[in-house]
Amino acid sequence: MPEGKSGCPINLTAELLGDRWSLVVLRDVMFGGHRHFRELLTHSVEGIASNILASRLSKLVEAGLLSRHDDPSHRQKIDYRLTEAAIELVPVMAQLGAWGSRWLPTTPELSIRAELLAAGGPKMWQRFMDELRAVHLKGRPQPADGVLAELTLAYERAAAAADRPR
Amino acid sequence: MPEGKSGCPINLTAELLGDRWSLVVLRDVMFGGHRHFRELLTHSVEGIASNILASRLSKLVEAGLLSRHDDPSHRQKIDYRLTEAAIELVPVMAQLGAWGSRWLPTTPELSIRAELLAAGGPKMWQRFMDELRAVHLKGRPQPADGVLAELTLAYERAAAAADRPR
DNA sequence: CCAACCGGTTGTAGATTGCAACCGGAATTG
DNA sequence: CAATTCCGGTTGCAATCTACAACCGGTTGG
Repeated sequence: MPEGKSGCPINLTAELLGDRWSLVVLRDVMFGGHRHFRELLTHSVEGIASNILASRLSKLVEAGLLSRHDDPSHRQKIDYRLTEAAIELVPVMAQLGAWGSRWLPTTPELSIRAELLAAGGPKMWQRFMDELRAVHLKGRPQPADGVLAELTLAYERAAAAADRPR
Repeated sequence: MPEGKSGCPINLTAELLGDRWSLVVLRDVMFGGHRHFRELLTHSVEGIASNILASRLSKLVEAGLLSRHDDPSHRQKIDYRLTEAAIELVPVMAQLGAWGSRWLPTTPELSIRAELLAAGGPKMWQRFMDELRAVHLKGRPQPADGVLAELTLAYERAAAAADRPR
């Protein structure tokens, strides 16, 4: 039996991801390329607390959205990777990001990636998902000319422009 | 200054809708056609508590996703209507519902609407949004041949089939 | 040997959620 | 007219969850 209150897809999704941090953690793994605990903790723009991050990571692993792998470079390092289920959240993230930049008081440099991804449409989402599959499911290195690189470049340019205004 | 921790669209959306009930309430107004407090309270499949419903409704009103209107049929009755911002959540809901039915243990009769809406694609989402605008923004009566009627019919058939199995 | 880094845990205070009982005014019923 | 039902909530309380800071044992590189 499902642990949920009802078998409605929106309700079950709200039970799983409907909290302050789950989506933000997934965003950082998906778009930020952060895959280790310390990296997620210190590079987080919003300043997540370590205990919350730990509890979210284990919840997402248990839910099958992240998987844990040993990192060959360091015996204690854990490599969190997106699963296929999480990768298929890309269209959700894209629509969510598009809605957020339309209706909420976002900062330009932090919303440019969402706007590019939304503008790219389903074609770009598919390319991005294929790229995430190669990196997170097959362990391939991050391509330098992929969708993520493109989004990151746009973000860095916007951030530099925001730092040095006028 | 925005009240949020960061101006990232995903973060701001998580701050606004990232809780157990906001999406569920919006779903019931959007797809269930429930627009009064008691209706939302008693028809809720998940059994939301009245204080939580009250707090979510006022939060959503303050956030500009719902608007309050007097109901001519009863002086105490309040008509909660979707705003344009909430109506533009339709693509988010569609992708979210599609993801939920793919990856979570949904019940067939409760996921059929999500599957139909996902299968209908952006064209159907636009038709649905236009219909919601007519009803919620312009106060037109609910059309008997619209997208909502179609989804509701499919749900009722599936529910009847689930009640009387084999 | 030592400092920095690894993924977390612990303790505590405050906020949020879930549940049940209850409220005064408005409409319906007999 | 009186009693009942319906209206959108509120109140009190216990349990859970969140936020913040301090801390932990093991690992690695210099």
